Amino acid sequence: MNPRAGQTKKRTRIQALNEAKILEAALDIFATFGFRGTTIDQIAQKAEMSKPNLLYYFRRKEDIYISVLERTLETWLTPLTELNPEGDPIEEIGKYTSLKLQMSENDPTASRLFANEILHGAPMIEHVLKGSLKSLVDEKAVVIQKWIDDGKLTDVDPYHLIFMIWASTQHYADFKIQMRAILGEEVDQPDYFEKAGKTISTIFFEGLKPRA
Amino acid sequence: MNPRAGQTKKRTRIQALNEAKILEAALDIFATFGFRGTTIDQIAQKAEMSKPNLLYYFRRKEDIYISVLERTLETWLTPLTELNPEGDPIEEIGKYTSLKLQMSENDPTASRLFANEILHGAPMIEHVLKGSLKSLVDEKAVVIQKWIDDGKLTDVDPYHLIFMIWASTQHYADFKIQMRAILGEEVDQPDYFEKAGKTISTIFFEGLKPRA
DNA sequence: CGTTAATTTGACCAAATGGTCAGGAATTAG
DNA sequence: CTAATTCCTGACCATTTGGTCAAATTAACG
Repeated sequence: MNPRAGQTKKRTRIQALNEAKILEAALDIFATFGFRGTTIDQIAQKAEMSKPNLLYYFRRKEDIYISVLERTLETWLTPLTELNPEGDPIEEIGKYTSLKLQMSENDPTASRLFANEILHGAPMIEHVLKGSLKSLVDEKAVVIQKWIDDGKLTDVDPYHLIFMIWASTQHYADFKIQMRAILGEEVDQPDYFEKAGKTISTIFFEGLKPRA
Repeated sequence: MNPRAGQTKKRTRIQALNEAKILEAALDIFATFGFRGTTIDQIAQKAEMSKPNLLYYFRRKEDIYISVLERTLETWLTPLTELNPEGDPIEEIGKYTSLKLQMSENDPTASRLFANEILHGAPMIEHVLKGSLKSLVDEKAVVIQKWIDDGKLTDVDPYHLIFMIWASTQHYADFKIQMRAILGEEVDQPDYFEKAGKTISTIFFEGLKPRA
């Protein structure tokens, strides 16, 4: 029986294996070439199977793309979840920023996949952005505002602060090619991201105006 | 004679007009759909001419794309050029940041065009990134380092500072759809970018740690 | 082992798309 | 006004690509 039909039947061993292979391959290709820039053949080749066989597991190209997006989204939202209202503001924001930067270092494809999707108008995940993402951000914005009201943080707009954290950290995944063009192979050294983290946190916490 | 041939002949009136129409239309389409996601038909339709006629002015799709990129690049590099070594550091960086943010507001397509190109590996403009962009950034990094050595700025890595300015400001063009999903139509109000600018400059200059 | 269900594939199709071309229409130069 | 040149178009082509299908192969199960 065709695995795409009713999901009442349990997944077989081969099915689980091949679906995993496909999604892994697809993440890489989609992140590099975008949805339209990716061909099913490319994914099939990278997943080491024939195109018809791949289409046996995912009936349409779009199905693969959506699966990859959904799978990655979860990982993507987790760090913000962990922003702890009870913790020390500076420490919490520091942890969050550093976690996001780590993700740009270790899993840049995920970041690029989203950047692509959003640049193209987020046709597939608009509902997620307006749903779980919005809820989560709204919730954390309240937390940050409370910290500000308590005088523990400089007065800034919580939403724009979150955007700025995303921007600064994801930039290291999405625009790495530009950075490499400017700085050369240094960007591939292990201490590059360390330096990035230091700069980002210094600016976020201390600011550019020298403190007395 | 075909306008694509030797450029010795001067451009005719119609030629100039139609080339402009094509490039304007192409910027929009390329910025939204990327190179591979864009079809010649789309551009032709937006430019209000037939596909063969469009191809009369630009022999290949790639030619249009490169023209659009080159044309936009110039505008793109200008603001950094104006960072004045003699000026006050805080003021200069403030002006630069605010200029970049304004560009994200008034001409988001340009930003998205580059984001797309870089995300996809910058196949067409790698030489520019490694050439004029790198030179310019190297030059300005020296200026910033001098300011730091003079004790006029907190000690941060100049390159990463520049990256962070790019990230924070361009984010408002490239990820506007995400922002709209979270904040709603507010992002299209005139005071939205004002608030963004305020947040960005507060963080850059003051930092999140409250000053005594 | 034998039967049933799951998996894989080569061959194939239709639509989309980048690009060509011969010739007709409009414009410009003299 | 006329000839040369530029501009424009419909028809067309080759390739790419998403997707189908019948049939062969392999794995699972009793």
